[in-house]
Amino acid sequence: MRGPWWQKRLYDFGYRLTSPRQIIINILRNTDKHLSAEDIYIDAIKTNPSIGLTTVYRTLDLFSQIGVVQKFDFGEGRARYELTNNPLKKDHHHHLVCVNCKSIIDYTDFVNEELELMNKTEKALSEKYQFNIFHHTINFYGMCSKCRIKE
Amino acid sequence: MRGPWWQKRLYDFGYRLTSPRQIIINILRNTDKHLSAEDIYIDAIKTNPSIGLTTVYRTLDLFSQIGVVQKFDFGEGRARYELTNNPLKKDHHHHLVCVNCKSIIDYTDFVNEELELMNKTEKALSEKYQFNIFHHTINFYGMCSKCRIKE
DNA sequence: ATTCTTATTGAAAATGGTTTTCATTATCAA
DNA sequence: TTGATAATGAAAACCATTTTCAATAAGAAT
Repeated sequence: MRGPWWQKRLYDFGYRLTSPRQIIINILRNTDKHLSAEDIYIDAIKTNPSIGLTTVYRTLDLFSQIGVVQKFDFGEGRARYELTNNPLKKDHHHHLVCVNCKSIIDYTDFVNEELELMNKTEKALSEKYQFNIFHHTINFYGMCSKCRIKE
Repeated sequence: MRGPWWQKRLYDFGYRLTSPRQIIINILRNTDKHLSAEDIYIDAIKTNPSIGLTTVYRTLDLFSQIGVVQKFDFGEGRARYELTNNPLKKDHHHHLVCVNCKSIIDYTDFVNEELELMNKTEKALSEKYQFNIFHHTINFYGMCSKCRIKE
């Protein structure tokens, strides 16, 4: 079996490799932003105008189920997606969200300490609550410099 | 000026104290759950059947703007709300979310260590990115024991 | 290569949480 | 008590996401 890791992942779960799926992966591989389904759709139709928004939603949903992308909700009323193992992105990172303009900054400050604590916490929680933990998110909410000046 | 802290908060921001706002606060004060707007609406009309769902949304939005409630998005397609300083709740806590049944557990394990790290991180981030940070969230996502058995 | 099974797709319609509109009502300062 | 205006409720609008369904395409079997 050859091809990139996400392709293996698809086949392992019994899914097929299709053109829309390739295109969506490529879009996510080539950005360091947090794209919404619509962002991805608008980009995708540049490559293949026949792709439907429905397919974008379905693909992102599938990808997040098999761990190829991670879905985020920063409270804007729309989901945003990041490719797992994106070569353009910091490896383990978290988010700083402006509650005003919704801009998002990835940060990695104190990640080592953070990971140590999270691993410990994760272990404690999974035993205490019999939870099988997959991942965690940390978000800081505040106001960015631009928005502070304007107000 | 007398009355509870959230009432002061309302007046400080120039808002009025109304019956729907009282009722919604009382609902939030008397639960340790994470209620959705609809949950609150259903409870509110027991006290006053004329309250509209619109008002519930508006009130929750107002309250989260002035810091009386905190709005959460656990990725279910609906927001959930917690009263700030809820006497029935653990003070500083975070969430453990079942990706399957969406049940939510509040946890406080290692909060002291966590707060220490978060304060340090917050300080670093606000300087580095000129962000004015208001609060942070930590979510663990996984599968609860019930859901693991069923699958 | 060709056929066959069935996963996948795209378009349109439906869904469902949340917002907006607007005329009416209620709060509270004067 | 009154006046200014903040707040409300009902209905309609909004908008991200899902569902439906008939057509298409991927890849296994032949």
